Amino acid sequence: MVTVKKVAELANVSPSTVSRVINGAENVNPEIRERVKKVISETGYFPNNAARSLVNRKTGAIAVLIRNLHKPFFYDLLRGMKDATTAMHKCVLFCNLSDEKEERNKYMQFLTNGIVDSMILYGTLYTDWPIIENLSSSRFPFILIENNFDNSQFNQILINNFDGAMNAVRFLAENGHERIVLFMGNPNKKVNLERLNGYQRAMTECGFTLTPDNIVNIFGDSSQAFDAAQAIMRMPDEKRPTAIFTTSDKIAVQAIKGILSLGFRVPEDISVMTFDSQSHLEEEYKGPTLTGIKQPLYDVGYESISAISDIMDGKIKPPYSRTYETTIQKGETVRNLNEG
Amino acid sequence: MVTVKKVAELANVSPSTVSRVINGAENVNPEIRERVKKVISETGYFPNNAARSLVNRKTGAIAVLIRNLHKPFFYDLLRGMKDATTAMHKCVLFCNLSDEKEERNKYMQFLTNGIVDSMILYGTLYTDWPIIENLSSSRFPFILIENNFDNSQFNQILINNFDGAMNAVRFLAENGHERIVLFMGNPNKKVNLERLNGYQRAMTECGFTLTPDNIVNIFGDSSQAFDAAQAIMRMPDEKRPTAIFTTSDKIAVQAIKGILSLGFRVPEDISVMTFDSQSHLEEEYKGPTLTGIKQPLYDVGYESISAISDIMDGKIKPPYSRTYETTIQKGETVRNLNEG
DNA sequence: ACATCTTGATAAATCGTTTTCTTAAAATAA
DNA sequence: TTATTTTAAGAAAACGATTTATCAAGATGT
Repeated sequence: MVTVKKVAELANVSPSTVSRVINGAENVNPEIRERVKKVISETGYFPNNAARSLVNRKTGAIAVLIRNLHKPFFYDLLRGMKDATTAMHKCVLFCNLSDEKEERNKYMQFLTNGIVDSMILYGTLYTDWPIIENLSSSRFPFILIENNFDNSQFNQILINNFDGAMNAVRFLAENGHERIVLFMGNPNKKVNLERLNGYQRAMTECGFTLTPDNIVNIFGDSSQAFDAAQAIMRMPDEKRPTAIFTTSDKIAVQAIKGILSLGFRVPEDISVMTFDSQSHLEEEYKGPTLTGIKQPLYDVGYESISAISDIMDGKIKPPYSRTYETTIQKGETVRNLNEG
Repeated sequence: MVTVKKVAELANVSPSTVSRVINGAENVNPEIRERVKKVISETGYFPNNAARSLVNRKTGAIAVLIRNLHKPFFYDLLRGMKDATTAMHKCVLFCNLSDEKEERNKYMQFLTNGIVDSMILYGTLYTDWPIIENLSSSRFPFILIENNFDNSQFNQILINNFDGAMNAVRFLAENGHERIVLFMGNPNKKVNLERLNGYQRAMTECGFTLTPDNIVNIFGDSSQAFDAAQAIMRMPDEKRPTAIFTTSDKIAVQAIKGILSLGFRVPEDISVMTFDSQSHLEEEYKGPTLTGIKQPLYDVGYESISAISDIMDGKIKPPYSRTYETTIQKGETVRNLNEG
């Protein structure tokens, strides 16, 4: 293996000088600098990261931790991160955050002890608290994206789920809908609670009736939405909601399948609006393109890399927090009741 | 920061003893071992990877390098890798292989110098040769999945594209098709050439006519397949092929869109068979579910992690090579001409 | 009772860098 | 010319682990 020592030897200088050349220090004779550079390129020398990281406690690398990294849901997020990575010339390592506690801890310890010097964590759950606590108390720099905690101390990138949900209801209202039910996913995820709150606020703001019946819990498997949607379609016309708002694509897709299975049509017989709007990623879904609230995941991904870089460079001083707004993505699943 | 030195101090032993306890050496008094362990857990000590990697030139981590990691195509591959990772208790880092040469080299140097000690590379192209050459000559352990080289020296996992393509043609033949054209993708990818060869072999084996017209080049954007399919549908009935075999889903989807755009139907008017069969991942595709050749990507992903681990542990001695067979996935795009 | 062999622990060297401390030489000031 | 400052390079000490060589004490054999 070619080391700094060997390079020094070949160039007839001391290791310190080689190091200075590599790190671009000022005080080195141009002639010697060239000689060293030549030897470096001839030998194909590259400094060992372990040694480097050991002495200056920096690697320059960033770890991105995501639970179920393989899911197509992360397409845009990863794409954004990828583009930022090349733009910022950073080394980014993508890691799958395991559900197994033991595994997860080992992974974190591995990464934080000499591999990377900052982290981005997507969608941390309540159960991830020990990890966050650990990072935080050891002053390891990190950014959370859509986390489950309420702590303004942390660097975080958020999505305005509350306003997003409100806008969904308002959009339905503009299209003449008043009887709108919510298909609500896992309440252990903060994002779902925020969407619930937004829904409730908008409903009262619009002056629509809001009873417990308006909220259908889909807390387990998303296939519950199939049955729940069927139940709704079996209601008498005058009582039946004219629109369903769901907290996720998975739920929306199941709901639509339930509706279609009884011979009803979307949006002719009932409208469906979703949060996420990436239905093309749902396997085997052939129904109408979903209308829904779209999260700017590409931007979020890009910004996360950019922000953590800036934090590391001292250009941003923590705590850093940024909230992204959602947009409405028009598909084919919402009927305008005002027209004919 | 709590180091081995501090732990030693607190436990009233030497650093060497602490090291022995951590690495489970035999010759240490049970009483002292417990004392050290207690201090370790109390202080939350974790050995520094950089230091460790420096001295024993091992990190135990594996890097997975994929071009365009974010693409949903890798869903099953990553899922397999993920499951293997937890099963084998390994640290796996997923990396996006940049198209930019500079970027890519930096990345490789970073990873190979103290971060990971083995690698899995998916779908390396001819242009990646310098990377492979480099790894190979420095004896860095790696496995290639579906690479573009013909070198039995390398550890590799392959998919039997040749037989897969043959089986596709045979399947079409069984369903009464004789006039089968191939929509052939980028010839710079070895997999496509293999599929082409399999197609040709099966065609002659079946005794079907095989003229240059039978092979339609879709070398640029897959949207070329749209026009090509239209051209085929405009042919007179007696000359028109009864089936199209495509080397990828992207091409198949575009071809079907072209067919449908002229008012024809699939598979009533023409059959389509694909290689990959993950059409659900194609954005905005609402056509019939594709019939095609399915690659066992989950298994390949799982095996890759397992194999590189075994290689590192000396359980497998290089060069290691394994070829996976494909299966036929029946969808709705192939019509049986023998029936009615 | 003396020599030999185990055990269990330590001291010190090492891994490949960076950086601080020195020092010799060159440049400037008096 | 001599004294002082600046500059460029080398020597040596970290960084945090592991490991080899070393050594003392206790166990065993004669």
